[in-house]
Amino acid sequence: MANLYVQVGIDAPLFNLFDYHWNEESLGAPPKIGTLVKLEFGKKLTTGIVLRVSKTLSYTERAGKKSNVKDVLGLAPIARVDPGIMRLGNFAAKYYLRPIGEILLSTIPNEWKKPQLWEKLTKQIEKQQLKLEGKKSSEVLGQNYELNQEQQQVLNTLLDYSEKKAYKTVLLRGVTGSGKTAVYLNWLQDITKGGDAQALILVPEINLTPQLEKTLKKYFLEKDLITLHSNLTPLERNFAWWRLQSGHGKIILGTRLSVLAPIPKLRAIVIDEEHDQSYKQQEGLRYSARDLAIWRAADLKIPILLCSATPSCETWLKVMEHKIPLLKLSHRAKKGATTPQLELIDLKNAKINKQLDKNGLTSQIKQAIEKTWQSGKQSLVFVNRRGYAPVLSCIHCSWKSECKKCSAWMVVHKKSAKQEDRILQCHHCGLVNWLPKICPDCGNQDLQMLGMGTQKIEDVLEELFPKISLLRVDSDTSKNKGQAETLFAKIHSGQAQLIVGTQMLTKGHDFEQVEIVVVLDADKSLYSHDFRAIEKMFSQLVQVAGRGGRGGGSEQAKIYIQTQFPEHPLFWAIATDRHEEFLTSLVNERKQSKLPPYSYQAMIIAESRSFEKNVEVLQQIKKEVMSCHNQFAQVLFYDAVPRGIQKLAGQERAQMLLESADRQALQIALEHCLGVIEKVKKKSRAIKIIIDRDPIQF
DNA sequence: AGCACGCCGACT
DNA sequence: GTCGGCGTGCTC
Repeated sequence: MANLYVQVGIDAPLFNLFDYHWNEESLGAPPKIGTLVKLEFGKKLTTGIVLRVSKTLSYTERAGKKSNVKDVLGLAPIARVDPGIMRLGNFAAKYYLRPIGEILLSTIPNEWKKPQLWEKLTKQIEKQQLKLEGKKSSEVLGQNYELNQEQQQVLNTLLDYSEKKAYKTVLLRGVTGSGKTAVYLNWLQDITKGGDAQALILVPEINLTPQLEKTLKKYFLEKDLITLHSNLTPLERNFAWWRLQSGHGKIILGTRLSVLAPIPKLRAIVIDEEHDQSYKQQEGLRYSARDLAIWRAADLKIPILLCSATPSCETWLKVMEHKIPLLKLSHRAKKGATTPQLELIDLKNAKINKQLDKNGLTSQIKQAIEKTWQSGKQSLVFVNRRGYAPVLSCIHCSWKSECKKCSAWMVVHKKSAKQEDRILQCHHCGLVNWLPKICPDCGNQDLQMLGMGTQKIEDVLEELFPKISLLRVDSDTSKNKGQAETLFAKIHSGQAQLIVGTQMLTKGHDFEQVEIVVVLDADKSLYSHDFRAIEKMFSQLVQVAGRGGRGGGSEQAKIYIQTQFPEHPLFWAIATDRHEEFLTSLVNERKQSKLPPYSYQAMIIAESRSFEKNVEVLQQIKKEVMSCHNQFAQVLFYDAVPRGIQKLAGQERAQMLLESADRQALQIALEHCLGVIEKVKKKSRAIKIIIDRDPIQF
């Protein structure tokens, strides 16, 4: 028999494929593209993916070196990667400039990638499957849930789209509490009823998504649901993955990594909170799950629904250009639920009128909290900073609590109620120090804590309102599994009357008893260097505001924002409920300044011990790429500059932005950059170079 | 990425 | 004298 070779991709940042010999007799099957195989790679046993099949070796052995082509050792007990995922992977590899093997293997759970474990896993999984099948499906599927007229209309339109069985991106803009979820669950129920059609729901990294999961179980049988997120135990993850690749499940609910999951009969995709920045992976493979999902839908010719109360500028531009239809839910679904009214508190006036206390709280806010408590309702105070105080500083010299490893301040944290039990913590690298009693520079004892985090606000409010039961919700109080659940349960039951928290509070929870929402630090986004800061703050404010007035109580729900700039259009938009106009104005500003979505960006990031070296390498990339190809006039190469946080965990970081109105021109420029980067990497491994396409972090 | 090989500093 | 740091090279 003639020799047969396969070229496989490996789960490593290596762009070349590797030749292996395919012994059809011992493997018992002919090679197919997408087959997952057991290999020895270097000294390690690992899983590779067959990407090409040929009768000859593709790589030329170097003279004098003996042939070292190894045999494929076996077939994985996992289904072959289907052609749809293959196309998606190829696109992602090209667009994000990463090796295809790394992309295709990145979604497979680590344990499934270890051939040594295959036997053990298969046994485990069979047991799990029996357990699942044995479960009595006692759940009665209430013929979905009642929809109001507006919801029903949107549903009808969606059904029209899905019946056409064609690609279609649709935006559903629903005000908070308008029942978007009910609409799309009804839609998916229709699409998946009977037959074997499947649907994917992508959600941001909401803590565990318990609420949505609970709701899903009212619409679908448990055996038809597959959930994928980072909080699963290895067994849960391995089982969920196995069910997916073997074609189980009607509804797949997952976070961004699910966009690459094998779903052979995928017929519709929903992206909940489409604007959410957590769809963009910030490390490793830096892809946008939203963008890939849209690509996947287009490729599979299926509808994709984007949901948000505050769509991203990227999506909103498509609506403005009539490229995608806009469906609206403008009313809160619950009877009697009110849209919260905005009360802006002008901090400048408050200061003049001496209504501002030493902690920066105005009398108006304190009165509102008191009044809300007396009426038996809850107040929610939103601060976007965890810890006690953002920085410690010496009054006499200029010492500040800077992290040794990062260019960032270490944050004062309380470890317990005791005054002396405090630490300094870096939120970027995690470094922890005891709080110094005296200034490390001048020895003075007058150290001052500047600014307020959630812990400080908690203390202040506790002192002001000793009778009100208070709860703090931030990532420090909900580190462990289940802790967040407990906290949220306390809010739902009314056990907590005053809640202080970070944006964790803004996501996906219906708090029926919340009457007022207070936002203390909205201003810092108004003078941020991040051009998306306003957009982000807008969506956060709409989200927090949406927490109030859901229950349909008698009083008008209110949102209080303390600000130095009450005249800012952002607040005007929220106060007058002109969300769409505001989005349009944001998009138009982007047009004026030629920013995304009117231009495409990519960031090249260099990390090493030496900042100068980073800049040097970036400038070298720029110089080489620009000199060898003068057609890059359409691509703007900015100069290398320090990254937002220049030093992180001891590594110096520099970045260089590439920008173009022409996506294709940027693509070609980046491919040339990648060539130089690979060359540089070979020379020195002390420097790490990353390409971040469509960056959102600067 | 992971792993081996290889050459210089502080330890039993 | 050795253990172990991480610089460099390679993986079909």
